[in-house]
Amino acid sequence: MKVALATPPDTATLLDLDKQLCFPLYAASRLLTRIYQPLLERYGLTYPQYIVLIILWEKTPCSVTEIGERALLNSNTLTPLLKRLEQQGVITRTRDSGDERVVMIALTEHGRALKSKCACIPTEMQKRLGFDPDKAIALKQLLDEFLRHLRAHASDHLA
Amino acid sequence: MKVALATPPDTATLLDLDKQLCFPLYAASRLLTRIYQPLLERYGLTYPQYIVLIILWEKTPCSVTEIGERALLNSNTLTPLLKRLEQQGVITRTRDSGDERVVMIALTEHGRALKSKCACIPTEMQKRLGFDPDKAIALKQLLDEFLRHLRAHASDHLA
DNA sequence: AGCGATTATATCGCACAAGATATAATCGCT
DNA sequence: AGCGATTATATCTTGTGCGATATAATCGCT
Repeated sequence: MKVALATPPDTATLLDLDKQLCFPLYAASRLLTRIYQPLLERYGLTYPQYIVLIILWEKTPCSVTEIGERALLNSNTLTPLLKRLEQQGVITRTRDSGDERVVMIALTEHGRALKSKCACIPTEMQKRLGFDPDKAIALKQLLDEFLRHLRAHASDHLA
Repeated sequence: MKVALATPPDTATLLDLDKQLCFPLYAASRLLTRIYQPLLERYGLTYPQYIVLIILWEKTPCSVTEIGERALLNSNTLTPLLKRLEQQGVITRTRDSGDERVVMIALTEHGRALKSKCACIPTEMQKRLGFDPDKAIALKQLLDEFLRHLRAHASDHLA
């Protein structure tokens, strides 16, 4: 029963914007970051800087490589970002005495203090966003799984 | 029955990286774009340029504003990007004779021809990615809904 | 017709991203 | 011990993103 001949599953159709998986990911990531921005700029932070701080609030000090593995960023992005955080007095950068290649990043007192100031951000974001919490949890679970898959894919393609 | 006192639902806990919704979105978007890159660079395209072309392949010509509404980008990002596409001979930029404020973007012959060359990209990406198609569909549906929500949120906060 | 408000695009400045390459320190093997 | 390979960061370049502002064209209202 060839009833669908009028609109064949043309390969070209797959190129429509609303067929893409990557586009809503790309767009949603940017739009969500825009909502973070007004909350973060109170403390002079950008979103990537906030991510780095979250990593350091969990464990300090960290090497640049450790931060990079967690945030999925390389030194070409991290080095300038960390220098800016150092300028702002949020972190310190020190060469590891055991291995002089390594730069250890540690929170300053100010950096540590920012944690309690930022503590309200997740709740505040949830409130501002007003997205159904059940759906948000489902989305997060799928995204986490997808990210695990992408991480594995990325490490495959280093060799 | 206060049994959970040992690990109270501390606000600080919400600041852990694996509690964030935005981070997997941000990271997955970047990792996925990295997988697109080798496919796109054959045609000298970046991922945002590819998005703009997808929009134009669906409808040409388009005004800069129309493209911006679809791609969720403003002229500060689009103008330079479109100038680069123009340099590469993929599009043309012409002032609208009816309304001199508007710049109309149209595909060139080369730009049109790129569509058939890029037709294999969605399928090729799916193959390279190797992510469970059912989960990909579920993820896309949730992401689309989330993006609709974010769009509505964004337009609310213009006033 | 005239003029303030709106709209479309452009420009500027700063901060990511990420590929390519450089540099210095450490490791591993003989 | 010595030296080529690996590792950790840094640097350079190009291309976004985006807030803020500029500029020119059009609209709306009297």
